Amino acid sequence: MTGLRERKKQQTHDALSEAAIALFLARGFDEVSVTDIAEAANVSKPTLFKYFPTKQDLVLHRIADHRHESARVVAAAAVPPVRALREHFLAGLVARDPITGLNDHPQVLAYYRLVFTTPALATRLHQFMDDDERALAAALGGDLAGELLAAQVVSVQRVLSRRNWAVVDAGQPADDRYLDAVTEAETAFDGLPLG
Amino acid sequence: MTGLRERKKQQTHDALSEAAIALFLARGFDEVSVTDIAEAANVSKPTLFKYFPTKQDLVLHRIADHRHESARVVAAAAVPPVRALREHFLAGLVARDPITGLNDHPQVLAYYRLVFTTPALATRLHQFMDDDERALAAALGGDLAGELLAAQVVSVQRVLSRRNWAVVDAGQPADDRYLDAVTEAETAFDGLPLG
DNA sequence: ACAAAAGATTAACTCGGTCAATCTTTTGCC
DNA sequence: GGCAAAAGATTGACCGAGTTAATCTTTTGT
Repeated sequence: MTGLRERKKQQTHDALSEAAIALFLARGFDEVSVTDIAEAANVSKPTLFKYFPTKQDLVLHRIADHRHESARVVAAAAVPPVRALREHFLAGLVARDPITGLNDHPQVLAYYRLVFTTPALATRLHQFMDDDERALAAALGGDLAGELLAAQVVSVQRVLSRRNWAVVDAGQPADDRYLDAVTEAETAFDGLPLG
Repeated sequence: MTGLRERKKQQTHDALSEAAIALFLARGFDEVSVTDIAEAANVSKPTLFKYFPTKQDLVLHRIADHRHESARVVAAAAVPPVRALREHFLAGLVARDPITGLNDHPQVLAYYRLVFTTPALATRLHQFMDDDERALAAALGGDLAGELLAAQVVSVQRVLSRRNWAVVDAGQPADDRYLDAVTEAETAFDGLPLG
């Protein structure tokens, strides 16, 4: 029950992820091979792929952990979906949740810079957002309106967080950006139907 | 000037694309190697990759040829952007343009079934739509409103054409689907700002 | 006809990802 | 507490996509 095995598994998982991100940040995603990472974490290559299905997931598993968050928010909400999602995003801004882009910790910025400027990572990130969209569409009912709304919500989240990240990464403190971020988020969500 | 060389190039290009699609349709995208395709077209593997940068592009170059179409429509239009895009999509429905999903030719259906049910192809298709979105955002002005509108237009196009394809692929003739397709398109575009 | 350039070919290579077989560890049972 | 069996981890060998450099063929302008 305690899981000595689980602890070792967790250790290996973390060792791989940390070694990978450190190497990627230092030398760039494409300049580091999975063999390098496996060596750095003292495991073999097949073992690495048992922990992370793709090289990209060594970086993105942190974000992937938030999978289907929008769908869950809608399912758990007592208010209309768009309103719940809007409030959830605004709460993320207040909390400086990295997923909103409004976080200026150097490590977080470097992490997102890696993700956004590496095509392979940006592509896989988009796949995750697609999953999110599908789950959200299902939570909103599988009809045309639900599909459209899901697609547009995900688009809004993506555009807003990318903009916030760009501004903060350019040097503006998150606290300075906050008010504009709120205004932009409200504008964007107001443009959605059933707002 | 006549370009005997160009003709041969075109020939090789078409031979590769047609061999690839025929093999993919017969055996599935993942069950055919690029070596198989190169052999079928009587060229070497590096030559294949000089014509098509990736295996996926052997299939998707047809769609990729329509790149930045939305941006071009907006740039060339004399009416407001959303209106121009709406009319362009409706004209596509009338013309049974495969990109709208409203085309029931067996070859077209099989082609899109291949694209939509093969993860690697769907992913690369999404990359193309991302390019489209960026170009459209630029054509609409690089500001927040432009970025949001571009993202939502691309989402609408994607959702509409996927729905049309799904219905037609399930067996409904394109002509029977037409009226619903128009209604859904109008509904979707009406939900966009500045409609 | 010929020189120069453009393109194709070959072989060898890198890298991401998978598989089958082997070995280690945990756990359920006596 | 020890032990068999199953679950899981490890390894080396392997496959396919895509690249590179050197060589060879073909087209084209003169």
